[in-house]
Amino acid sequence: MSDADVELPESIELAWGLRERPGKGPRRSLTMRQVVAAGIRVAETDGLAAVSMSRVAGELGVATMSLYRYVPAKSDLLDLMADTAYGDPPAPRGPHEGWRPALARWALANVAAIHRHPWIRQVPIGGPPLGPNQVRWMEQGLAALRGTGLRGIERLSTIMLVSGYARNWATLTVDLDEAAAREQLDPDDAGARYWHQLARLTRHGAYPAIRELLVEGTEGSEDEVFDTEWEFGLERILDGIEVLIRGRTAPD
Amino acid sequence: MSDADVELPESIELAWGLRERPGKGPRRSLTMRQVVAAGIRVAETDGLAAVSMSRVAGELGVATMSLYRYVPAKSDLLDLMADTAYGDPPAPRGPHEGWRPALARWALANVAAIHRHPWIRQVPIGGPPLGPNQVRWMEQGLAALRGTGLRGIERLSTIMLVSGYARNWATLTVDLDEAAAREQLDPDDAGARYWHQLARLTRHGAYPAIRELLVEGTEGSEDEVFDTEWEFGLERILDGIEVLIRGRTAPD
DNA sequence: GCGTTCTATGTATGGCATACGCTGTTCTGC
DNA sequence: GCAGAACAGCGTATGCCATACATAGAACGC
Repeated sequence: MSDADVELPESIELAWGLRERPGKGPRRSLTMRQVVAAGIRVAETDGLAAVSMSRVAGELGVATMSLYRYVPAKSDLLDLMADTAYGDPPAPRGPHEGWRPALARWALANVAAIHRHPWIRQVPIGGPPLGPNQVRWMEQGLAALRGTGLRGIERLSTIMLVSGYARNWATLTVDLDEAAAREQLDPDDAGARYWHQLARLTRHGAYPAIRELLVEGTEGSEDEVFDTEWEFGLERILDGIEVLIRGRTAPD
Repeated sequence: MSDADVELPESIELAWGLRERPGKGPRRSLTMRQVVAAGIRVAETDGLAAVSMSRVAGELGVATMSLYRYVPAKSDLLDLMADTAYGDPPAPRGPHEGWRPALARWALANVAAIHRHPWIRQVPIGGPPLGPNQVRWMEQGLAALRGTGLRGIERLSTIMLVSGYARNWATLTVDLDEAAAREQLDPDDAGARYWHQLARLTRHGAYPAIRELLVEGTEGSEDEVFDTEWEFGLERILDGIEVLIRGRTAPD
């Protein structure tokens, strides 16, 4: 089966620049990149909820329906925005860099991308990665695991595990920060309030494990806790991968 | 600081039944539970996108605006729906059950809940868990880790790591299945098509790690691959936790 | 029996994505 | 140099949506 006749979704062809310009009609007054950039500008300023076709069109000084000459539907615009916002993947694994630091760098870059463009987390995932930047991130993630003895599908599962963790963690922290900001609260105070709320709700009833946790306390500022929690989860995952790799390298 | 005067969000008080009935005016014709149940019915039948206030009201034979006597806003309705749909947490860790099988059961129950009510994954997370079922799930997750030597915050981070993985994985599989169904494709074919699409896009350009993966192939039916991938990620995480616990139990 | 307080609901506001069709521009083929 | 096809931009219309606000009437305390 030849690869040439594999059909690609319209928005993917758009993103990779595989659509030839028609040539016939009047000159286009915009480019797809401009439309995507305008969408990003709106999301950056007022959040993803503010990204409506009419708002983006307004940003470009153009009628709402004109955008549909550049993008098949709003969901495609969002996909293109997300792919663009992820930007370049981190530097590839260096010649003397182990898989573990390389993968840790890749994971942190995932978090940084979402923290840089918090609206990304709200873009609905529309299938496996096919956008140009998504594919380049995938390439760098897989590259970090070359020569580890992991099978292909295991390398794939590994980077999905790591990027999923990064996405979850970034989403969680951004959600909490935004919720605190919405109530004009310090993130630290919001965290403390949560523990008080949980304590009140579990005062009556059988929640021994939660009460044990509350008694023990969760000292430290939110910032410290957040960094520590990120490291904690990442180290657990990397340790787990290392167990497998060691088992592979030194055959039983 | 006393717990008694901690303010709780209105929807949380609603969910825990902490709101006293007013008593004065006309009898209410519905209960909050009925409203939530109607919302779930709609989501179950036609997906979360079909859950509009008017649709839910119609389901109950009531005017749209009547719902706002039972629920402060749509987002609260969605939160309540999700908490209800999660239902009972899995059985608590048995007296002779190790932390690892208990946590694995808990993780799988998370996946099962989302597979049972796929729309749950689309309900925006509105902060840390405070709903009655969410708190009970939290309790069981933490309980699985009692006596492991992990610190309180570590137990918390651990269950967040595991539930995050479960949620990611369940979301991914449901998304892929729904995308395939939308195009009336067999999930296996949709998977195969993805690899062909990726192969075509990476034909030109520097994607050595991806091409290595493609050459090696990803044999096996989607079902097999999915189950294997779930196990793979979970075992990595549990292995990583085990490394830490062993280090704690046997002091250096 | 009366005032208060609550329920249910009708209406209105200000959004939203996008289907469709019209007008006028630009290029191709002759 | 010109006819006609193909296309860009956009006005209009449809059918949604959440929810603010005001009103009418029901149930209760007194």
